[in-house]
Amino acid sequence: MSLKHAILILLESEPGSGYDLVKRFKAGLGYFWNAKHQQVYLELKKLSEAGWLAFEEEAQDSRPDKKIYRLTPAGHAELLRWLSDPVAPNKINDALLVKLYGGSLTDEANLREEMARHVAIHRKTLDSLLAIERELLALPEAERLAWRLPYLTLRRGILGEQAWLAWADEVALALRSAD
Amino acid sequence: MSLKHAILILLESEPGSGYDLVKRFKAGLGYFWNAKHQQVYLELKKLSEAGWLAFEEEAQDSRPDKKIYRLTPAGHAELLRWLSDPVAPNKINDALLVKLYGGSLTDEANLREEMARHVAIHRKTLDSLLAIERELLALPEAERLAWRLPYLTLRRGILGEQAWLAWADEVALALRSAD
DNA sequence: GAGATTTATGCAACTTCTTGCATAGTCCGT
DNA sequence: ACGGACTATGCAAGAAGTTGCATAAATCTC
Repeated sequence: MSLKHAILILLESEPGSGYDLVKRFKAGLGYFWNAKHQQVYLELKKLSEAGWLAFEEEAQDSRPDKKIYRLTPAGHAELLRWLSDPVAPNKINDALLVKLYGGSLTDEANLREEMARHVAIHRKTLDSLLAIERELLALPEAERLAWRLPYLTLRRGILGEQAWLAWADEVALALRSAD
Repeated sequence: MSLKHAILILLESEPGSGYDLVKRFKAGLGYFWNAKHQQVYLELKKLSEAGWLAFEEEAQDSRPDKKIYRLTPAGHAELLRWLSDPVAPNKINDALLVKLYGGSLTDEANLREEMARHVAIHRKTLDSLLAIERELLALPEAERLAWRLPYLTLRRGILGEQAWLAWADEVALALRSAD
């Protein structure tokens, strides 16, 4: 799995607390790696126990205390090892397609509503990805270079969402014509 | 989750054994719902205990005995209930993108190799999806109508893989130019 | 004839992820 | 002044999925 390694990557570029990480997931990596806060905290604990992370408690007045995590040398080594290892191809488990596959047991209005709900979500996702792209493209050359690789992952999101929406158009057509 | 419901859908259209189901997953649903045989057998057991499936043991000579599972009325009702329920949007957890996101810690040759490996897999998947599409389109009208909805899920696979490969071209370009 | 693949089912241990709950102060709007 | 969102962390129970192992005959391949 790679929640472990996603966390290592985020903390390598900048140390932070569990709470921070959850926010950073939402802002960037979150598009292609989802994690609830409970799981992040649990992984941080495990990664510390494994010796890949170290933390200092930072007392704050007027806010709860935090634990600031950072990579240990062992954690850094593990991250490099993981990066050089082949990644298993992605596993797809898509309930919407299961539903569509067996959709002849239900009425088409139901399927159309379901599709409409998902289209709305995907459109919103695409919009926010495009907004991030505009921001990145507006950065000065030097900074943009630093975001080269994350930018490629953003492109994956954009192309993926556009393909999804193009597919949804095909589905809409097919479901309409069969009334 | 919907392994449960994927199984119900497959058995609704035709009763069968766990072994059958695994094969049917590989042939059709498998593109968008993956399951190992162990998990399928476990789910069959649970679904029987829940009263949604019933089975008869079928003795075979020259082959191990099988259990043929079929839906009970309760199973059928549950399937209809599930179909009328909204499906949660899909969760994406893609390790390749995590790796690319943090790829600046490793050398680009490594990333290019990784991408090449995945490109080969995706191309192969696309080819086999296109082959299935050709078969479906060659069917007589009446039969083709029965496969209308599964055909839409096939289209999802095709459009998705094409978009993936288009993205891979962008990545190849970006990784080459930065040597 | 030896070795691999197919048919057929399953347990056990483990990892990963989800859901529900708990605590507790601060800041912001109305 | 009250409700709601934000900051910050975590436990516990359970569902879902993976990995490794086990059995055993039949048939296909070289």
